[in-house]
Amino acid sequence: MIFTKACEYGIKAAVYVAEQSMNGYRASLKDISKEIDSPEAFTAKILQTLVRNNIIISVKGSAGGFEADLKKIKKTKLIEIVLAIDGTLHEGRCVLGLNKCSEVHPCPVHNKYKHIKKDILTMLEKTTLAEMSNSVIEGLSCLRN
Amino acid sequence: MIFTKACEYGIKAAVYVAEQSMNGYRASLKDISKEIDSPEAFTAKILQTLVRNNIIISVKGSAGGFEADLKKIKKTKLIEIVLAIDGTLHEGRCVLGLNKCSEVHPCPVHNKYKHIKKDILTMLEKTTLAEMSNSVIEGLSCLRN
DNA sequence: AACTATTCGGATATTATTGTCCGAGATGGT
DNA sequence: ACCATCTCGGACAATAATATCCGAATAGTT
Repeated sequence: MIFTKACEYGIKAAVYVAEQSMNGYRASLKDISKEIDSPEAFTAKILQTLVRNNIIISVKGSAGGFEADLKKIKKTKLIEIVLAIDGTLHEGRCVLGLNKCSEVHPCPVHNKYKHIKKDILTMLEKTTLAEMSNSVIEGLSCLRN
Repeated sequence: MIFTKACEYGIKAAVYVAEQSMNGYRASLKDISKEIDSPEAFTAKILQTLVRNNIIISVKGSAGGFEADLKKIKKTKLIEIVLAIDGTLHEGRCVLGLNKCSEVHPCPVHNKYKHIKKDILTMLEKTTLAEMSNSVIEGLSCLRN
């Protein structure tokens, strides 16, 4: 599992909020958890985290909900969402958990895994929220079954 | 985290046992957990699992410990160790947790992740226990800091 | 036969993750 | 002013992962 469950929900929620914002709508917690098929209360917690980390915006009160700034959406990278939710990138860690795994002191899997790790990092750093939302808007991908 | 903690310990333990067997020694639980820097009791559980799954052999009683068949070592793949310990391959799962994520019904990360997933699977299927143990024996890699 | 070193297996404990509940505060509408 | 509908935030609960403990069984040694 590259993402924790919280992260999975967080990414899907962010994509949905961005998608709605692109279409001029604001998304409520109820909508979001329905659309991404996630537990409502738990999703609320994750959304709060995304708000605190300035990835999305919350609007309180009646007719409130969550939005995303259109310019921000284009700049927000997947890695920022992961860091906001998990606090840390567990891809930084050695696959076998060695404290000082490195080129000069590698674990038995290091050399086989380093390319994979690099690819994962690249994906996290390059993929934008806009990219993901667009693919959903265009019907090229979906957020639930 | 591609591997669970139990898996990390299991892989390192298997590599150490194989290494010792290649050198004609039997490894005790105490040795193993010292050499791979893991909690003894927890490691014992994991070793039992590896034994039950025929990846290593246990010898009870005084002067007992764990061994690995030399021919078996060459055939044992990383993926077998992971499956023995985790029971399931969580790389099979969709990165965003969709039940039916596929080429025709992809999640927003599917296309970017599928190559990575394939590479991970290839690594797990191709890497042998012998390969890892040899790299440790040759001083090319290590099991602890 | 007794002693010691070891694995085995079940019960239990701890910690992290995931998930729920509910009251408080905010906001728009009537 | 009141009400309905939201988010916020803290406390709590459930589950899963990680870790420990201990008595039993096994086998070599004396």
